[in-house]
Amino acid sequence: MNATPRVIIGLSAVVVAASGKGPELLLSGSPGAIGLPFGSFDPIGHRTFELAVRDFVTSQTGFALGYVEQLYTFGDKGREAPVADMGQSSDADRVVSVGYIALAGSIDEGQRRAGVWADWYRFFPWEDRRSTAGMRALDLLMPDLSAWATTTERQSRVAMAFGLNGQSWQESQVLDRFELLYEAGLVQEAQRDRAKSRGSAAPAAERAYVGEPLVSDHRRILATAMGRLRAKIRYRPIIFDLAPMRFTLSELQDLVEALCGVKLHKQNFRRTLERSGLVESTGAMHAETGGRPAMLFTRSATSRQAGASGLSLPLAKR
Amino acid sequence: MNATPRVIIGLSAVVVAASGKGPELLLSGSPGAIGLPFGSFDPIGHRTFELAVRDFVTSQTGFALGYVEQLYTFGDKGREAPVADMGQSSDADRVVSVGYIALAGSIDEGQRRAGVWADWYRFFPWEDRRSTAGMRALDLLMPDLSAWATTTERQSRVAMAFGLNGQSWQESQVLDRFELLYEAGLVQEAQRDRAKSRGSAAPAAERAYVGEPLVSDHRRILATAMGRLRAKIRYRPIIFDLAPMRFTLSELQDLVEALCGVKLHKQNFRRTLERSGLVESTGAMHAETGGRPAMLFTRSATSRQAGASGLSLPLAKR
DNA sequence: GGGACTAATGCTCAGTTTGAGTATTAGTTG
DNA sequence: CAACTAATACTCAAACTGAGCATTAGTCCC
Repeated sequence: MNATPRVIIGLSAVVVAASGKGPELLLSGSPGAIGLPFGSFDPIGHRTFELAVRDFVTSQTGFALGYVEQLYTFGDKGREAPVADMGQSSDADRVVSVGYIALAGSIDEGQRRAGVWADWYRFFPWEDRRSTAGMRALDLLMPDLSAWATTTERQSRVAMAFGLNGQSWQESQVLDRFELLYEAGLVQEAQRDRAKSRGSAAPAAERAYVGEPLVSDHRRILATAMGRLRAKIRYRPIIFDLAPMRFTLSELQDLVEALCGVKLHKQNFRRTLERSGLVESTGAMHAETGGRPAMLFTRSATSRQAGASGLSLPLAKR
Repeated sequence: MNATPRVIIGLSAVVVAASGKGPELLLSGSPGAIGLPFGSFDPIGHRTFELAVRDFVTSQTGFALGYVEQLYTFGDKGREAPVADMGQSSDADRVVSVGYIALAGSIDEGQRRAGVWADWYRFFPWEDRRSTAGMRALDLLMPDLSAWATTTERQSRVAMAFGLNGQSWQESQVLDRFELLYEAGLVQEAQRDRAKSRGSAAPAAERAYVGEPLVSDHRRILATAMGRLRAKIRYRPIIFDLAPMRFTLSELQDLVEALCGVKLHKQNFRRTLERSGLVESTGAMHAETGGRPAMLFTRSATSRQAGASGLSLPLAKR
């Protein structure tokens, strides 16, 4: 039936843009089978992965990418589900997917409606600790997590990942938290993968607080990307690849908070930002809603240099 | 001649161990064609990349790996040279290699002689800023680099990467420096790759300060690994996967210095290390060579926890 | 035109963390 | 016992952080 199994390289891209509301994610697929933009790598036509990614994202969604960075190569057997619409792959083939992160800058309402964009917290409600909704999602998960944590080893992993008893919440441990929920069988993908290998079908969980699933292992790829972005923001000025050309410091802070899912101390954020030399004020002011008008800033020339560092995140109190 | 081109996934591993002298690298191949341990991924037999890496490194070299982490997936056409001894690949195939970093702990003189280990600074003399030899290598490179830096953009890249005029040396920018030297045509791989695509043969450079070349793009993979390790040491306690079970603080410091290629301030290194809670003293002392005996330490339990942070590197003066 | 309201900005202060040294101490060696 | 070599202890000032309180410049509403 199948001659020699082939290796197929899939490319998937986590494309993030900032809208007024926070980080938005570019998706593709049809309702019920939503996933990341995905394409397969053509060993003849494509000289590099990065070019291939820019290529298929643009042709598939119409958006051009700015900053692009390789994320991770996912090759575990059993974690991926065959992507139906690819067509050319047979069951015997091994699909390895190389994940990329891409930042598409800041988009306005028009652009947002032109593509399929979604707030990324739909897939990870517990990652948003700015809102009570996010904190509540975690509360709702806790009973099931505790039930699963039967050994002290599991308990300490849960405590570590979710910042329980004394441990602090680490916003970049997105993947650890997702993997824990996967192992505990709380996310739908876990049931799906198990059903596949055991041959039994499990009912889909209908609980909103576990987040929406994505096709294949795309939610895992997304978790990896979120974690990487949240970590990277601290040591590289990539936030400016998401922010608009000109912004007030409050807008920038909102963006960082939305990305990292935490609240920051406003005055201290300003202070470190101004000292860092990453931004410089344009003369212009911004009137917007009530309150004192704010100075508009831009990223400085030094923020574009190779070794430029990132932002510090002065967390706001409890 | 060739039907449909296949994609072949190669796995390469940067295996690092600490000997008394500093970080050592596990190599394979024959004189003149030395490279990293390399194997090809079997889509049927191997469930995950990581298992495959552990597998072929152990079978190829006899060493068992401890910590293993995926590094990067290299897929650019034209950068790789066909690896002769693989046999099964034809020219039409596209080889994509997934690089891994592995730490094999601390090895003694006997184990060191049992494998093909080499000081990694053989391949990057300019990365060692502890020794005058390393500083001299950089001095010797400078004229050629300056000659290449004809535009201000190039000049600023060089200044940034090598910490010139006012910029500080960033020990983890290993890849940036190597890529710059590659672009400037100063490392042998650049000549080799150009000769391949242009069909003309260029004479090999005989200058020791440009470092020894490796097969294919392995030196680039190695540079990526060095940079990653040097960066990671700051935010994850991986240094203990390289250090022996028990060590004096001076030994640990020597190891860190060898890894990062810089000198640290001794008293401050002790201070931050003791405060960090990453180590705890065993009661035992270590007599060794002249001078006051030193306390022997081990990594603490907390250093093994998931979120544990890394070391701070208090640089020594000028 | 003045008071209420809302954010943006300014400033202060104490507790920590760093960078750089100087000072002691505990073995070894001749 | 003196000389020598590292390991360990301490000190001090400058820089950085976490938390607030205070001031200011617009808008909105009588």
